[in-house]
Amino acid sequence: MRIATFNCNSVRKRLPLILAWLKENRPDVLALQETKTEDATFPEQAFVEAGWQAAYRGQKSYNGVALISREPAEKMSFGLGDGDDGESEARLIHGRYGKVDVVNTYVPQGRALDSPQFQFKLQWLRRLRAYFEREFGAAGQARAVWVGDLNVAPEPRDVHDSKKVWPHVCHCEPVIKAFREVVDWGLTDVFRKHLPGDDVFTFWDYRVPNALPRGLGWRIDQVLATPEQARRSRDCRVDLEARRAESPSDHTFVVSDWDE
DNA sequence: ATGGTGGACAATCCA
Repeated sequence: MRIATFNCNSVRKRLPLILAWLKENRPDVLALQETKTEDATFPEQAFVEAGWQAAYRGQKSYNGVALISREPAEKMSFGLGDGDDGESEARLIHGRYGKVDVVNTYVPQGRALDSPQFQFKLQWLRRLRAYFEREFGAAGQARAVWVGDLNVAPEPRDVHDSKKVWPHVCHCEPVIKAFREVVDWGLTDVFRKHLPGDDVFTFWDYRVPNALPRGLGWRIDQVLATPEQARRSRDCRVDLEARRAESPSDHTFVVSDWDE
């Protein structure tokens, strides 16, 4: 089984790139973030015509998540399930494909360390830990994969220059602590299990000139899994090809491969 | 010096 994740930065703008990538790579599930469109304008028909299933939840201009899959999901849900905050349904989509639960999140970026949005981010990660506990109970009993744009670079190797960017909303003590508390529920970093090296990144800021060739990236798109699922992980790779497309996202695809 | 680019969507907001 292959599960991919991609912050597409507008599913409508990136539709040709995504369809070409799907045709070339044929994953079982592709998790998208920042689709940036309301459900009424999500290009579902284009995916269906190409032979894919699409589940999605979005809002105008911001956020938005989707799961594109070869087979229909057995279950599908949206949001953290702890009350409507106006955006979390466009930040978490959870589908079940066979025995595997795929939780796809676009974690709030946090804006600035002294902003209310940063407090919302910390709280969001605490709510997510509670979500996992409610949905699955103990991690040891579950077969779940958490993917998405997590907007957290938890280790120094996850940033091109940790000391230079510290403290950043994606790379600072409180956010790493909140992220660790989610991971401590019982998740394994499957990305790092297969890609332990430095300079393995998934995001290069549009605003930094030539960030990709200069190696000025971040690893904020991630793949984690519960123990029963993590022991089935075969491989994880970052697809840099998609960054060579005509109008690339500032993120790229991360692909994970799993035994049944 | 408080940038830069690229989305959505129509003046800015967000990353």
